[in-house]
Amino acid sequence: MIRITFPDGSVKTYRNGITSLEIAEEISPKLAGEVYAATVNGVVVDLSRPVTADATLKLHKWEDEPARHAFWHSSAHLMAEALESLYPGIKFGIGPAIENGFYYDVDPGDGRVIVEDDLRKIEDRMKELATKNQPIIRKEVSKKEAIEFYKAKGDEYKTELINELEDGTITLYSQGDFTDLCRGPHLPSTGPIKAIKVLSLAGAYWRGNEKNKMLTRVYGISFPKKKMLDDYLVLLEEAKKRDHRRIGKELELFTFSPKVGMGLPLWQPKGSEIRQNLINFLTGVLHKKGYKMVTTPHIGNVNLYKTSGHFEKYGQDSFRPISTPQEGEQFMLKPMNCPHHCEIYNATPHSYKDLPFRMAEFGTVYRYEQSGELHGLTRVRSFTQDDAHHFCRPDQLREEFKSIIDLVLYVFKILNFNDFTAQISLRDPDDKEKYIGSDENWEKAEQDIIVAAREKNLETIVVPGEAAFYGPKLDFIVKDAIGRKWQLGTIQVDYNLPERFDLTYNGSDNQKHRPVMIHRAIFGSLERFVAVLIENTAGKFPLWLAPEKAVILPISEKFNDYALNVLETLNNSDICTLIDDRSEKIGKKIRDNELKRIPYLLIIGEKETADNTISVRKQGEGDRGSMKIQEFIDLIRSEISKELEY
RNA sequence: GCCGAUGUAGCUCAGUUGGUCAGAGCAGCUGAUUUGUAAUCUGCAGGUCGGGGGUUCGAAUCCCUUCAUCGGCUCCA
Repeated sequence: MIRITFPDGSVKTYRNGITSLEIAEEISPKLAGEVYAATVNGVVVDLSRPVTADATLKLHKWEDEPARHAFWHSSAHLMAEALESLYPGIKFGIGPAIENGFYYDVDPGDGRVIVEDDLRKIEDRMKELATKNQPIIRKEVSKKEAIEFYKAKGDEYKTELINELEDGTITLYSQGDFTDLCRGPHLPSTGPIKAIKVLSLAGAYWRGNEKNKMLTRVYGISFPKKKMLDDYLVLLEEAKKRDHRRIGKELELFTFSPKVGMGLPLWQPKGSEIRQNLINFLTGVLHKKGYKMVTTPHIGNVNLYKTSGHFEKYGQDSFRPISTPQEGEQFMLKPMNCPHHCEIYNATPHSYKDLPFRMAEFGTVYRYEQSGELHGLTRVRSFTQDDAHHFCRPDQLREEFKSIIDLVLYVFKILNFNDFTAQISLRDPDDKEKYIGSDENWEKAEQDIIVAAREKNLETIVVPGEAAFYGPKLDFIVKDAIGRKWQLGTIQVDYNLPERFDLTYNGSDNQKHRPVMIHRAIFGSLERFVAVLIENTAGKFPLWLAPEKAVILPISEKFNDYALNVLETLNNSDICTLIDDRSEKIGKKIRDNELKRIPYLLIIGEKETADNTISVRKQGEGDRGSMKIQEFIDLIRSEISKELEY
């Protein structure tokens, strides 16, 4: 007999070799139908694995990530089985569970292609196979056996993977006629996979390497119940309605023109208004925090970027240098502001007493992103960073870094960005060639970030290989409407550019010392930030950001003059920008989609309304009664200042 | 850049196997109406069917090419 300890601390004895699924069944048959994986002694395993010693046990229902993971991973195998029966001889890459669903990378072989019209067919076959409720069987094999199996099958991808695995750790999982190399864990059988949707196709390089062959990636998602799948698909549709590209068009915030060029956003008046509101807000904050604003040109001599190291690193893949009539003179569109800022630093001598020097600029930069990578406002070729550089003494670095964390959190809080990930992005230890600077400096910089984040009690994840080429960073990452991740704010410690630009300050010892540089952006870029803002708010911006704060609605032509009068007063108030006036449209039902997104309705000429007043209504909140124009202006002022209160 | 898909009026879309197939709704403009938040009535105007080339007696429809967009991959200073 063995003793099983449950998460609530209770202990029960079972016969040796019992499976987690059987334990679940003993507790209740209903439970057995709802669990998909188990954690035994801290390791997630198949429900069908026998437990052969005293152990702690947690059974995972759908709500637990390990359950979904096993479910979707088994679904990926099911899809592979379907693919193999539909495309005999198809070769398999990898087929993992992902955050939402699963995929399988496959090579259909000899000139065959899988196209979108085939997805239905794959889905139907999966459903057909699932109803057979085949048991999924785990088998430990030797490396030799595994390699022979896949050699016989002619699957070079799996063979390559096995070659890198250690003997004794290799397992195969089979259901029906299909066998796959896999670590597991899996469902005990394919039966629970009731609702399946094969979603999309994509190309994906084998092992993520651009030089390798491109495989076909088939994405899918599955659930234990049809209702769950339906709900998920509805959720996806709803999310698509919040897509900033869609709302941006509806609200006339920004546009793109092939004539101007791909990836070059054109801000329309209302979008510009939002952008400007953000700039004004942040500029105010920066002044209080001791930043000095600077302004630098959009181009720089190519030598500037040779000094910074950017040219060597990115010159070939960037916009080409601009040649001038002058022999040998070349300029580049600036891909970042730091080199310019370094030269501003260099323009004046600095005392240790004057540091830190905080220099900020809303700097527009230009980067040649690959055509297929452009995406609405979140990935563009021209964007404006809310960039700043802190030049400080080494002993000030940590406090300075921490104060920036505070600043980011403050701005995110004002904007209700609660759902973000703080990511410490370090150097890839296996590929140091990608980076400039000494190991010593990198060590120092990475430690600075880790310690500062810890001292701020910031919950972080650490990701090697995501650093900038000149230094490690702390990135703030948010998700868009359909779950894609985007980096917004970033704080980067840099010991390298100060050396390259020979930045110095005079110490108390009257010697020259090297300052440390912190690069930081809070929004990241206004383009990306506005995109995320649009998706977070579904276009219903807080009052202080709203491009149109009110719409004027005279109830009849008689009141047109008065409406115009109100319009003029409001426009002169410096608080109500771009007031929408519907005087000319009297008699037409106001049915603009966008109207719902304008916070205040000002009704003019209502019968109980006395002269010189307007009836004020707030969207979603109802009547505010009638008031004088000035009272309304004060109302908006106070609401905005309330929104901006910390 | 790579894999797959898409491109018809300002927007959302119809256009059956190539032969009155250049259409509808909304938006716009005309009149009428005056009713307070997703839809009042009338009339009008809007498109070389993304661009270019080809096949054909005939192309929105088939082929090639190019531009752009979408879903991913790679990349992301």
